[in-house]
Amino acid sequence: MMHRTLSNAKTITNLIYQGQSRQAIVLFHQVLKNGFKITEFLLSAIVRACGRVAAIKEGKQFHCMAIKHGFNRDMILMTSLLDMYSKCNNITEARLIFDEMPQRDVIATNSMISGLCWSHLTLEAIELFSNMSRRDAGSWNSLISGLGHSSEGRTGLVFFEKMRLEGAEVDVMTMVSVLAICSDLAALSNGKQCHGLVIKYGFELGYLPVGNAIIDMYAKCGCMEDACLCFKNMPLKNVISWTALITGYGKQGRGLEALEAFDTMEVEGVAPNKITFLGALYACSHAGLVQEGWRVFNTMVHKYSIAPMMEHYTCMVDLLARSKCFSEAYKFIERMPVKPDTRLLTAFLSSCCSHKNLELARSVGKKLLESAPEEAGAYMLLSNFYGLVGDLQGVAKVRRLMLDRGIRKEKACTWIEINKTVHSFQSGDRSHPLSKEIYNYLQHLFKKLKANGYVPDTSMVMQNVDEQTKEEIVLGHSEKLAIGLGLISTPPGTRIVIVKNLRVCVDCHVVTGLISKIEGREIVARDSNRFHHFKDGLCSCENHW
DNA sequence: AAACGCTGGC
Repeated sequence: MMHRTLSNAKTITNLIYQGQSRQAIVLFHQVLKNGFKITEFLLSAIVRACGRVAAIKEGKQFHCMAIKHGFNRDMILMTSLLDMYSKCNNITEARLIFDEMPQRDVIATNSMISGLCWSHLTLEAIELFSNMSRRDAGSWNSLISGLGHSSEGRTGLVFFEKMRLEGAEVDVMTMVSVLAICSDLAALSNGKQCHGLVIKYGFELGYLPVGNAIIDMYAKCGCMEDACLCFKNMPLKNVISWTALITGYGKQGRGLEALEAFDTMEVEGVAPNKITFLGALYACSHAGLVQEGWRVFNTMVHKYSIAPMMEHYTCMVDLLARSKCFSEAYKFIERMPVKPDTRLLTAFLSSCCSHKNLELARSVGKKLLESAPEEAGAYMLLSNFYGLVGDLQGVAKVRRLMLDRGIRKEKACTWIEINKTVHSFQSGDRSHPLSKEIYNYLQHLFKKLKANGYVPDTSMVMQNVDEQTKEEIVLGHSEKLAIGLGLISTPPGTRIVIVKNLRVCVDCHVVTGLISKIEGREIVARDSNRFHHFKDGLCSCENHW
């Protein structure tokens, strides 16, 4: 009996160690029925496994068990439980455990900080962090990376600066977290500084995540050549390194190079996974490579026996519909073994609208409405569609639905870095010191463009106002304001780089192209989907958004 | 013997 107990415990911990959390939980339940003796050690391990796979129901059972066995004064087990709850999105219960712990050490507090950030309670996280009497590298890292995951990367960078000023020990995990924030923000100068620090500390060898984060940072800042160089210099690469490279090429619209990298990866014996395939498929989609996309999809299913996720289906529909293969896309959806979700329908509708396939758009739009999407983007698209076909009642209906369902549009925001200072703009923003000059420039530009046949596309304006006001709204879009600032505050001929949190708008896309020609400037715009390189009036995306 | 913070896709 004693022997069996020991070997069962060993099997369970081995399963957890190998990342087989589900199987470990199942086995744990089985051995419990055989009068298995529970220890706080094993309970802690299994609770951690629950957190990994978000098994809140099982996690709660183990919490009860812990109380029944009188383990509730065990700090380590309680830390596992609070961490499990926060990973299962139950921050209230996590906080309750934390507050009721007889004593809390650094690790318990770090875990709480991390949990608070992931629930977007960043002010509480910062407060807890500030009140700590003793902090370790993990405390800083929990806060910095947590801020990054909570869309507060700028604040994360501020804390990184503070960390260095205070002389706190910076480790590999700090660098990986900060680099990930730089990728997110396309903050090239911060990213380069991090790269320098990594070399200075000697972190670049022996720990793959650092090199991977550097590749991704350069790729997401639009510097593919630097990303490539770092990639080539890595003594060891894994599937994540390759995926970062492939995705980077894809987002630049360099689909063929992405596929070339994919082939080389296979030749070098690295097996692609689901995420690699997503990257390769999006690379095809962004470049309009339909045949290649099919090949990639079939390779995934037949050669690697990977079952497609909804995201893969969405990507295929996106690829087909963007290339006007509507009936092929429709057939593809019908043959899917699962029901299309909101995101897939949104992607489909988006292409129907941009190619003005109104009949199909109507039927897809109807399905989309029935699926009650959570994302504001779907409603914006639907509203645009009804506007496009002149169905004002439809527009009103969509707007009412948004109100009823409590869905708010995410605020558009564009930023630009000039001399290491970041200037951020919202739509209609007048808070910038050079605001007057920016608007003056844009108004002049609009006049000039209109005289040459440009007609502002105001179809995306949701407010019920007259055409003149709509044009003013479109003129004040955050992309245009950021570009305007770039133009008036950098020497002629300088390349302009802007970053937007959402997809770039149709009108801004047209106008940016025209500006690039008139002003003789190269303009790079990174939106939430991909890069747009504008030069001489043309965009690298060739309208494959 | 057990606990926190890190890299690739939406």
